[in-house]
Amino acid sequence: ELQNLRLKINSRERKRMHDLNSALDSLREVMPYAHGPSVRKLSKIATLLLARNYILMLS
DNA sequence: TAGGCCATCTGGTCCT
DNA sequence: AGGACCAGATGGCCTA
Repeated sequence: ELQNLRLKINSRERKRMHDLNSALDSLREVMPYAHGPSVRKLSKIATLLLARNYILMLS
């Protein structure tokens, strides 16, 4: 029972992180850098830092 | 092999 | 009470 609760909580947290990651993916899609199947995508931190710089550029 | 990045689990805290 | 959010710990994978 308590085991089941734990599994439920873990599963929710997993979903939350997946949602976060897909938001990050959608951010990558509009970032000004080379996409493509051949190049590896930006890391999370790199995405955020690049996004920040980009916003700064725009202002 | 060390360092960077990541996914997952977990317990704590805050919100509904 | 139950869910959302958060941060720390841990272990796997990959690259210089």
